[in-house]
Amino acid sequence: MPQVTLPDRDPVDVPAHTSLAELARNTAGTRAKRAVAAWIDERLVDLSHPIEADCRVRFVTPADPEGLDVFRHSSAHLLAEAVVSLFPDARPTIGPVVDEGFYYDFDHAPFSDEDLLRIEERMRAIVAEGRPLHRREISADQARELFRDNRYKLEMIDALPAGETITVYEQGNRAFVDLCRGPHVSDLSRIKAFKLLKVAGAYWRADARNTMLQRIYGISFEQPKELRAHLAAIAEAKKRDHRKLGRELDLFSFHEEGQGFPFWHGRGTVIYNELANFIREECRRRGYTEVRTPTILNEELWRRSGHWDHYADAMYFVDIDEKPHAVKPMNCPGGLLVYRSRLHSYRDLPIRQAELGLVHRNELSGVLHGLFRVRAFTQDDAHVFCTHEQLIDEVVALIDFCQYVYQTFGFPPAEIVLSTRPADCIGSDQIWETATHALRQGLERLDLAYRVAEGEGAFYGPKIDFDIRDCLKRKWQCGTIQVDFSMPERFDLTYEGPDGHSHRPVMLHRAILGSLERFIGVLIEHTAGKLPLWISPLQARVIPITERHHAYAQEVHRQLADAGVRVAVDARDETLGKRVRAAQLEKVNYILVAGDKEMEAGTINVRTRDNVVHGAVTVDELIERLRQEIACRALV
RNA sequence: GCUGGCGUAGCUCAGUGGUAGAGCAGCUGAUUUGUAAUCAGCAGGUCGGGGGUUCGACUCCCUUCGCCAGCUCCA
Repeated sequence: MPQVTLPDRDPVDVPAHTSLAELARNTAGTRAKRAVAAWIDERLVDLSHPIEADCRVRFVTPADPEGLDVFRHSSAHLLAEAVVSLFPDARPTIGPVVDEGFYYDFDHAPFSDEDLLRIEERMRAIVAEGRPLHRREISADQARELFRDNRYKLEMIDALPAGETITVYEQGNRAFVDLCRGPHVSDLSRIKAFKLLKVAGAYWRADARNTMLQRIYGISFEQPKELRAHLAAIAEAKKRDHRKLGRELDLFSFHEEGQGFPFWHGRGTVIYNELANFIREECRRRGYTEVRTPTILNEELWRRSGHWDHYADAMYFVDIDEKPHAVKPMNCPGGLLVYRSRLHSYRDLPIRQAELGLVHRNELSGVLHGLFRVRAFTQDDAHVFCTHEQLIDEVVALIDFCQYVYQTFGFPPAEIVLSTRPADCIGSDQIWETATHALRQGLERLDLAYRVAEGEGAFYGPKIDFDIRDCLKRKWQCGTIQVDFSMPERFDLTYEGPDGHSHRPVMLHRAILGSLERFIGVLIEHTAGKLPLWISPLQARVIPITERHHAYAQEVHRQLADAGVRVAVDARDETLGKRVRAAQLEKVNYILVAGDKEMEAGTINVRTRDNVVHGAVTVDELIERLRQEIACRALV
């Protein structure tokens, strides 16, 4: 009899061919009862899988990441059955699990929102029937016969390596059969908490030249309360959408007259400037110089830099004196000309040259998205020119700079990705090795967790990316540190070494916020518009209770304004409650109420955005407190 | 760029072929307020633009512009 070992248990003997489902039934513990699949040694399999030999078994439940994937993958099959039963001419294609749920793509005319509701209803009916999911192995010929009227499945079957076992999953009485590697839950009735979220077009194999399919997105959970929590989180995310808050808080706007080009209003400009000042201040502390290079430069420069070949589609062009010019999509060529404008000694290096450069890129109209994806934005760019020996120290300093900045805003740790040498690249093996090693060393010296993306580096060098996630869990590239072997060659950059000969410096590109615009968008969503005091456009508002307190309110205003606080008086002829409410909605950090008591005592009554009334403090004390909070860029 | 959805007052939204509505915001007045909405009045729209069908179009059709979602996740 095969011997089965479960985690933390004594091995047991079971009769040959015992299924994992039977084993689960005979095993105490909720883990086995909740199982959707199981690991047999190194293989994740269905619960119907028979035990034939000695093995280790670990049941997985929807609480495990791989179990949740199985659960959602089965949910996608459930969706597919519902769709084909309601729309018999729909051809299912693929239905994978994604980060946030699952989807299934169908070749069919577009589905409406009403269709989605009907499909969901049908899914519930199928769940109520409580049908089992059966795995079956078939030959390639049988598979071709079974899916003869589905060209997508046929294409997939043909793409499978010869000799590979082909499996299909049948739902109940062959009500629906799908080509699938599995594993799956054994019973569709397990899937009780699900919701179809949206429908959208997507291309077969993600290629715009192929047929446009209809993609239905859904989410499912084992427990209804998990689904409720997820839907509530989506609703909260919608409330925090920076496009909505940007309009409500009067920060920025977009206009037909310039699609994808943000207009910064007075309040938004405060945020933008504070952010830029923060970066400038940190650059100063870290030994950078700041430069400014032109927005428009001639075509020859862009050919020389290689942007023309790799980037022309995204560039804007303009003729000046009948000579072709381009609007800069990146700052580096300008920065390189600055470096080349004089001779450099090894004693000058490293040169850290920052530029808050406004770049323009012609993004496809369909991908524009608030401040997250625009056609003109400011990069907090910098180029570091150094010797090979200085490379690691510079990389460490850059990573540290990034971490410091993200920390200042209280972002959860960014996802760090090291991208290595791609197939198509320039530079010798040795130079790639040195550079990749430097980036790796930098990350390891700071003891940071990172993911390696093999072959994802730029053609001109390896890089480290810092990705942060917005409140909808979408990932946005933020900081980047790139080693560049190409530009110093193309522009023949040199420095005089101690040996009296010319040497080629190493060049690093880096951006920390990436795009100031995008970063502000992320920050707005992250804070739900309640910005930290130092970067907040409305730091304080004085509210006199009645007309007789107006003069005192003005006096308090003057003192705060003199101390550099962004403050205003709301002396409108409205009730106190209404003006407090207005200040709350505008996310003013400090609401300062002035009435008889305050006027008499020379104090002000402090209320903060968290609905807490703190009581009266003297104006001097308040100023001191705000000064400190601003100076240390406090998060609260 | 492609596919689908949506464009009505500054904002949020009603209005399915027969004279364009509400709340908030704005303005005027009353009210002088102790911590998230005082009351009353007034004003505000070429129903995104253009074309068509119709006696008549916010409503139906075509077209165009903009916005929104998706277009990486591989049986």
